[in-house]
Amino acid sequence: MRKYSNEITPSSDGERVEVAGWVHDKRKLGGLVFLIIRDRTGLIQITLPKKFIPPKVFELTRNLSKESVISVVGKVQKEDKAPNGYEIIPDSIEILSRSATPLLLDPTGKVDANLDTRLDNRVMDLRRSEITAIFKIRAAALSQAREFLGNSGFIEVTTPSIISTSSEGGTELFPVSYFEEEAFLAQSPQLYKQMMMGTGLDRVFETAKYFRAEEHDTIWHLNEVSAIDCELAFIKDERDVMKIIEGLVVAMINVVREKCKRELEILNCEIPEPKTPFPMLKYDDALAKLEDCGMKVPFGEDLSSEAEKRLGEVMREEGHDLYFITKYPLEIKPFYTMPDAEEGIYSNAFDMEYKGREIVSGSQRVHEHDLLVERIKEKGLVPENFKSYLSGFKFGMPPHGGFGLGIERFLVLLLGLPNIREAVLFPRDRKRLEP
RNA sequence: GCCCUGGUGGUGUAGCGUGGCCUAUCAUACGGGACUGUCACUCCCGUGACUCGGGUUCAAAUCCCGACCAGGGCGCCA
Repeated sequence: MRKYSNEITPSSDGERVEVAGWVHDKRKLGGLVFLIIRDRTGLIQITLPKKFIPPKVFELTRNLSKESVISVVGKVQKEDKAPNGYEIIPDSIEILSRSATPLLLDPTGKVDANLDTRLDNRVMDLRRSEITAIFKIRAAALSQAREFLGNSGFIEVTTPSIISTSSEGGTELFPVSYFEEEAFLAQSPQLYKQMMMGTGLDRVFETAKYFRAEEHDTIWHLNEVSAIDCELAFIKDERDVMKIIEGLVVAMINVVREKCKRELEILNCEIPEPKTPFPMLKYDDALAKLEDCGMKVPFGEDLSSEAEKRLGEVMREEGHDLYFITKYPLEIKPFYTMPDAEEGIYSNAFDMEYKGREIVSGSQRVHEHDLLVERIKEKGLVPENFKSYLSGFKFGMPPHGGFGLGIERFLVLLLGLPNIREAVLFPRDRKRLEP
């Protein structure tokens, strides 16, 4: 019986319907009151002419606070003067929940609020269509990612988030107390997904959480991140991994372009069709390009954010928003990264950049046990701490590689969001643990 | 971890440099009233704020110190 606002049209004229939602706005003109009700799909106008509706129903609107939840039963009336070409003349109104006043922020968006205030009152904030639009798009992209990976032979897995001390290194971990032992929140499922390559499942992915205890406090970093993490076996080299990424990213962008038109409109956002194939720019060539525009990055250093952005501008001028940077120096990549077959100072590691920002990082991995042990030692880590991981490599491990794609970062760049916190329902950053 | 910036009603802001004219601006929200076609309705009346602690001074929203909270950048990374 209950209908959503988008299920009613002017041609429903005369129909008796029930609608329910939040009181978005109330406009009183003496003997005529307009209630604007908001539900998941949009807004609907309830019109109350004093003369034509029961006095009790009219009286209800007197102290009906904004954002209260009500249910309305009434007759649809075609009306050119109404916002959607129709309105509802109520027979009855039931107040399901009264909202307190004053509101902590304004869901109609008439009055601005700082991000901090908005996040403190995230439930109220999420009543705004331009905020929920982000999460509808996020859901569409994620669901498409699952479908694409499923169709490409990947099996979804779930690996532990609570891990013991042994870790891939490179970032600070959050300690947790685990009965009588100390444990940590996983920085990524990296080692587990690699272990899965020794099982015969061949291709796995995980919609993973990364927990990173770095004290960064920027519009580009979070301490709890979501990612699409993949690993695939029997590859020739990292190019097989990049092929998957290209397909995945194109599928995700296109599904948003095609199925989220309304949300993109709400966000006032236009997404161009992704151009394939994504260029593969060697690290050395990236350095050369940067030097051409007066930015010298010494070999063996990772690109600074400034250099990365500059490169993004150069690539955009060449018509590319999406591209890979390949063949990073082995030195600056983690121990599990496969060295280049010909020149050992390079590696089979790459990043995928979107508008001058890194959103994917991946590589072909070392699958040979002894080399892996050697690489762990070279990185100053202790092979004994990686016992269970390493044992997977002793008894038959196919060549493999994989990547992690940051979902929030992807959304920031796709939609041009001003802050990565906008892409998470309840962000966790240096200072925020609530709500 | 390092560096920079800021904290004024429920919300968003003006004022702070050059202390006094601040009994603190404006908008919106909130309470009351008028209004039968609003759609940021309009109009009238009303309530509501200088983060906290210390200092300088005849005098502090304004200057200084500290705490707390927040925003941003770097490194690191998704």
